[in-house]
Amino acid sequence: MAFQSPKGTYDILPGSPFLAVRDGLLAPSVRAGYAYVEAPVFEDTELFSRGVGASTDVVTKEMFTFPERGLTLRPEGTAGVVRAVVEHGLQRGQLPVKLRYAGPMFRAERPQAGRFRQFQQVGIEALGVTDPALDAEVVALAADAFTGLGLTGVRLLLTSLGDPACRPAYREELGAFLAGLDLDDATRARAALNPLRVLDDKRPEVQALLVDAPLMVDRLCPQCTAHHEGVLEGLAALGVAFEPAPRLVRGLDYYMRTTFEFVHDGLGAQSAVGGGGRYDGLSEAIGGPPLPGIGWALGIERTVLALEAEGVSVAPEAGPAVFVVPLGAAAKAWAVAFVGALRTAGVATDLAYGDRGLKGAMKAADRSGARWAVVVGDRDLEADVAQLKDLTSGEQTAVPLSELLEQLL
RNA sequence: GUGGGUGUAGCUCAGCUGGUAGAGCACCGGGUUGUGAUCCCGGUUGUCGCGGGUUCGAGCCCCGUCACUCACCCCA
Repeated sequence: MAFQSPKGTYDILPGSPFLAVRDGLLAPSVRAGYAYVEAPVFEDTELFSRGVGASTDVVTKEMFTFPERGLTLRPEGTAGVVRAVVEHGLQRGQLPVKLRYAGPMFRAERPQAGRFRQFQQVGIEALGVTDPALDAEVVALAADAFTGLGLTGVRLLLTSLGDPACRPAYREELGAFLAGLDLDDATRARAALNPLRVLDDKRPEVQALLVDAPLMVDRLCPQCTAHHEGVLEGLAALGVAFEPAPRLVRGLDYYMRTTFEFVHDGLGAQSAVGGGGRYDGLSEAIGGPPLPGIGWALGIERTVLALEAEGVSVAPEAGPAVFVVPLGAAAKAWAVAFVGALRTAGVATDLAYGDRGLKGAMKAADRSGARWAVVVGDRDLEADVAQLKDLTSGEQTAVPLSELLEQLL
């Protein structure tokens, strides 16, 4: 074969659960009033370096950038949505602004199980208010997204990352603590860049050194504490279970206060199926007005992996309800017109194309999943009837052509 | 960017100490001059990833290369 899809990309082919999973993940948010938006797939590079954080891995080594144009394929969805909100002044209307989106994201990473260079996410954002009850709603909608698809093994990790009032002091305290540890050079460099990120190091020997590390949740300012407690109350009211995750750190710099991640243990090394949090400073970081916000993004590919791991099947796309099998030239001409009429009337219909034998055509009818087969030969047309066969029971009756359409509605 | 694994039919794979390719599924046709999902019979599909080397002979051994894959890192 001459070409193949580029590294880290894949084709969605017939039979894929992609559409059902994408729409299923967003269904609870639709019911909660989150309106659909779609921002461009590429934006000014600076939107991401300023929004996501210039020191993050996502920005420093994973972006697909067109330097000569100053544009970058979006590595995540939030920055673009917030940019669109600010650009169009949506925050001047009724608050909160509740939005949902879906689409491809791009990161130039080495592919791996559940990790692609072009991957698909769905997401929601709620902007304009800091009410902790809204945080709880947002988190609950992600939890519902997974359970609504039939998943039972998704765990919610949740914490508070503090805010500009309390995080700088904590960050300094943690930095001082880390400076007293015997760490390798790479980890030390990370500590200098963002000490918080050292906390979720996977290596057991590093975790052992961190048992006595100070935790953000113990250093929250009164406002952050009150907000966090409000979120926990809201989650309790909504019946959403979670695991406190005081060491949870996310790779995007804009998160503050409520921060969470959804993980699944059946995916291989990449266990996160979704994540999000509050990003009250993001709008200002990209030159907008003060505009608090909270949101999440869920990975479609990883959700599919989770469904496979749990053995949960997703309903495939519906096929035709009626399959028409013509025998002979006159019948073929009649069938083409009849299929058109059925479709116009709103009935999903397909036709045996290609002049194959009756046996092959019936096989095609069976595979289409249609409930009804309409078999018409020239001798039926002479009698003004068609054979209507119930493919479930196998029963077949001759129906006058004048009554056929009505019977199939 | 760094490591490990794997490349044989559309898919999943077998192929003995080197002797010039196979199964299942899928697909197509027939068994039934007008009836599917079962059953029976038959058939199509391969530069054995690519290049070089060793050998009388390479799918198998050696070298290189590319691709895929898993993991580190990071994240959805």
